[in-house]
Amino acid sequence: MGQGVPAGGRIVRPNPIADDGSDQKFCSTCAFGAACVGNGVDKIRLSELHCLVEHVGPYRPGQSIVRTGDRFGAIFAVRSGTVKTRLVDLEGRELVLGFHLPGELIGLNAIHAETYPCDAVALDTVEVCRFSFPALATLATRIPQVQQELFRRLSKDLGEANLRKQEATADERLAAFVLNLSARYEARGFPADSLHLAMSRSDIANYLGLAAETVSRVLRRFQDTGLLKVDGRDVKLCEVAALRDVAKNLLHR
Amino acid sequence: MGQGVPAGGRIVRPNPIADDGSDQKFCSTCAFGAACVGNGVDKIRLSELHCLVEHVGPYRPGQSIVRTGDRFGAIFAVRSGTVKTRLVDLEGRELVLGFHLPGELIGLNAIHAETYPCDAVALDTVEVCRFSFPALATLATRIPQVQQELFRRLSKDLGEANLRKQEATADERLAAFVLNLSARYEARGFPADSLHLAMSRSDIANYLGLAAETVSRVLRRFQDTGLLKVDGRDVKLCEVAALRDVAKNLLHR
DNA sequence: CGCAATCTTGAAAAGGCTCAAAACGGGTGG
DNA sequence: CCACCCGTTTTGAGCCTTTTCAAGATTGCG
Repeated sequence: MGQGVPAGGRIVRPNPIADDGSDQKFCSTCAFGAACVGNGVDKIRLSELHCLVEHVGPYRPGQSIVRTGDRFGAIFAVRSGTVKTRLVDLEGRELVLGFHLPGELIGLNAIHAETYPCDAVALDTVEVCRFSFPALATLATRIPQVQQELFRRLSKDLGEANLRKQEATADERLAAFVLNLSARYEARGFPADSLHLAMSRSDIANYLGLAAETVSRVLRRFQDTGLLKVDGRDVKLCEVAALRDVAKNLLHR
Repeated sequence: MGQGVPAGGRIVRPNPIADDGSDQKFCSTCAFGAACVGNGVDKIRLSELHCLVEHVGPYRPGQSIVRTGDRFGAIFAVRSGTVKTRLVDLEGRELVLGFHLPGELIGLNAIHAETYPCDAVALDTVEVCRFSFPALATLATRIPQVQQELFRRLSKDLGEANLRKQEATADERLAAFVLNLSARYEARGFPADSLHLAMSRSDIANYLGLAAETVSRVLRRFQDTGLLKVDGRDVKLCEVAALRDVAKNLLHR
């Protein structure tokens, strides 16, 4: 556990709320600890991060982790399950911004307005780590690696958000989507060729800027041509090379 | 000018290269100084920023400020002119990521890979401020407001990048584009109802995910219906309320 | 077992793209 | 000063991918 340590005239103290009495649940034992906090921070200092993390959940499918307009106070790392971020406009139409797997962060886009600009909704059973942002920012001034890791995460998300705007056919989008999910699961130690979609067809469609019917049709065609094996929300990648070829315009840039 | 000041065991010294001998060109006299470095940093500490800024340019139309793959070492603030960021894929097709007006930052998306992920090209005569990123990051650990401002900028860009993915008709896109440019110019003290486009129709089209012909046609129609007065690259906003109405699905969310 | 939500499938409509060509505008050189 | 040339912009017409609308099939769950 971290002790109170002087930091630019401030004192960072262990957060009794965060320290929920179950040390073994902390990130050192979390399957996604490394992915979550990055590799730049050495083990000893990592314990200081633990002092400001708070485990929250489980959330049930459909429950909100944050809501649009909520006051920004923390960023969240997904521990388990899948989280959808989305906007709902005045007419009730939804815009799906992204899907977040374990180890990925939510709330970085809220720093600016000091208000969450979108909902974060659990798609299945979800547990998260809550990082108080003021505390994290203070820690970042003391530990350059923490600052750097935050900059890096923001920068990475920014770059990826920018890339998502390129126009492409429905086939390209779906192939890239499946490959992207596969790669993200694989990076977390799950099999790369077999994945379960936590989100509905219409969520996928909305995220990719397509109609739900189109998603259905393309998936069907991918199955007919042997690229995928689709069984409801279970997807098996059969011809990864061929998928990559379909998605090539969206991948190597 | 800033003196060397201890900072977490490091010394930050005035950068002789940055201090190009023309104090009056520094941001305190720069028209966009306030917009550029933000309002969180008080005047005295702002002088420390000056020690690590370097004025670069002018660049002529078509010249690159950074190229894809260049080693990341600095972020840039546009001082004058308009900068286009873009990707060029293997087949030579261009993808326009954004346009940057004076006061806006370039290069934040390069922190992650430590390599610029896109080209930044001058559309007209462009001058920029160069901020060494390592120096800026070090300063950020000493001055929380600088850190906060960087987080905020990244967060803002991230949020805006996410919004740009929503699908919309050509009319909605164009109307929103013109209104967005207008608002950005206005925030910098330029007239809001009369603007000059530094970019070509095909750049606009590419940025908005449309064909150049479509941009031309929609602009024509906007002119015919009295929303705009278009003369080449000079655009006059005649019916702002009506434009807002056309773009409403892309604005208030 | 039956309802409700999700997913699939088919046929028709539409918005924007492609291709092609003409108009325009701004430099350059005679 | 004018003719010419190049790149950009505009305009037209047909086409194509995806959407929409409308049913029907599945699935999960009370």
